[in-house]
Amino acid sequence: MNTLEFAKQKLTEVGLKATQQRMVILAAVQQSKNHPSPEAVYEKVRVNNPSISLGTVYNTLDIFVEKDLIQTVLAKNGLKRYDGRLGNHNHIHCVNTNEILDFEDEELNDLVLEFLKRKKIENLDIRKFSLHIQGEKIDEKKNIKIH
Amino acid sequence: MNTLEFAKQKLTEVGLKATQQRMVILAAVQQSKNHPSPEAVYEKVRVNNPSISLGTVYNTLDIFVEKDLIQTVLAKNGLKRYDGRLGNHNHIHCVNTNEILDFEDEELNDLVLEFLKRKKIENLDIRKFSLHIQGEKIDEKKNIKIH
DNA sequence: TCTTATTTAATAATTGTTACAAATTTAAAA
DNA sequence: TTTTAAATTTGTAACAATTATTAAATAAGA
Ligand SMILES: [Mn+2]
Ligand SMILES: [Mn+2]
Ligand SMILES: [Zn+2]
Ligand SMILES: [Zn+2]
Repeated sequence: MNTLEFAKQKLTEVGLKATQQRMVILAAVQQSKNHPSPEAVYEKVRVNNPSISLGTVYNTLDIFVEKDLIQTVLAKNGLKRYDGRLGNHNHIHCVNTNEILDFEDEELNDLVLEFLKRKKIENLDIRKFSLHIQGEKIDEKKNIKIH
Repeated sequence: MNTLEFAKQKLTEVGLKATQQRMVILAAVQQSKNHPSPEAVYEKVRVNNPSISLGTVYNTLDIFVEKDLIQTVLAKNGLKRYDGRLGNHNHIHCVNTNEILDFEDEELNDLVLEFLKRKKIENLDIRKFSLHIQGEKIDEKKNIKIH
C-alpha cells in the first residue's frame, strides 16, 4: 500500500472525507522528517498539486490535529510546526541550525514513565510527555560549529 | 533587598544600564509564576508605569534573553512566552487551561542527566534539557475537568 | 439527474511582532 | 553647571504568519 492509499484509509477511519487535498497533505506530513511548517507543507504538495491553496493547508493541518492524525510540535521562533509521528518521543532542538530532530529512545521513555508513575502529580491527568534537548550541532570531524 | 534593587544589581552585572523600564520588566518576569507573554508583562508593568511602551517590553525581553537574565519558553499557540527561572527545569502544559506550570524535581534532573551522559548523542553539544508534560488539569474533589 | 451538504480557492482581515524615526533620558566632557 | 554625545524609549508604521470570509467547486445522496 502506497502512502496515498494509507492516508486515504486513515482519513476514512477518523470520519473525514478523503479528498485529494487531504490525502496529499497527510502523506506529506507523515513522510516528512523535518517537523514542517504549514508553509513547508504547502511548498511540498504544491509541486504535484499546483492549484492547492495555502489556507486549505492551514485548515487541514488543524483538522488533522483535532482528529489526532498528527500533532503539533513546539518551536521557539513562534512558527507553527507539525509532526507526523504520534506517540511519545523526544526532540532535539539545534540552537544553531534551528532544526528539530526526532530522538526516539525506548529506554528513556521507560525511565520517565516509571518516574511519573511513582511521583504522582496532583490533579493532573497526564496525556503525553517529551524531553526537549537543546544543543548545538557540531561538525563530527573538525569539532567546529556547523552553519 | 527588594525585587527592584535585585533587578538593578542583575542588570549592572551583565553590563546593562539599569533604567526604570528595565528594572520593572525584569522584576515582573522574575516574580511571575505564569511564564508571561510580552503582552502580559506589559499589562503588569503598565499599572505602575503607565507611560511604558509595548515595543520597549518586546525589545527589553529579547535583550534579557540575550544576556541570559531570563529564558524563552516554548508555547504551543505560537505566542512568545518568557521564564524568569533559569537552569534546567520542567514544564507542565495544561491542555484545558493553557497554563504552563513549572515542575522542578531534582531526582528527575539527575535521572535524565545520567541517561544523557551514558547515551552520548553524536555531534551534539547539549546545552539544556526540559521535560514537557502534557496533561489535563482535573478538579481534585469531584474529578471533573476545570474550565 | 437533481439536490444538498461539504470542501476548497481566493482574498480580506486580524494578530503578534518588528522596524523605524523622533523625542527623551542618561552619562560623560568641557 | 552647561554642553555634547550616546543610549534608550516612545509612538507609530510596516510586516509576516495566521485566521476569517465568501463564492465557486466538488462530492454524496435521493
Ligand atoms: Mn515539543
Ligand atoms: Mn506569529
Ligand atoms: Zn517529532
Ligand atoms: Zn519555567
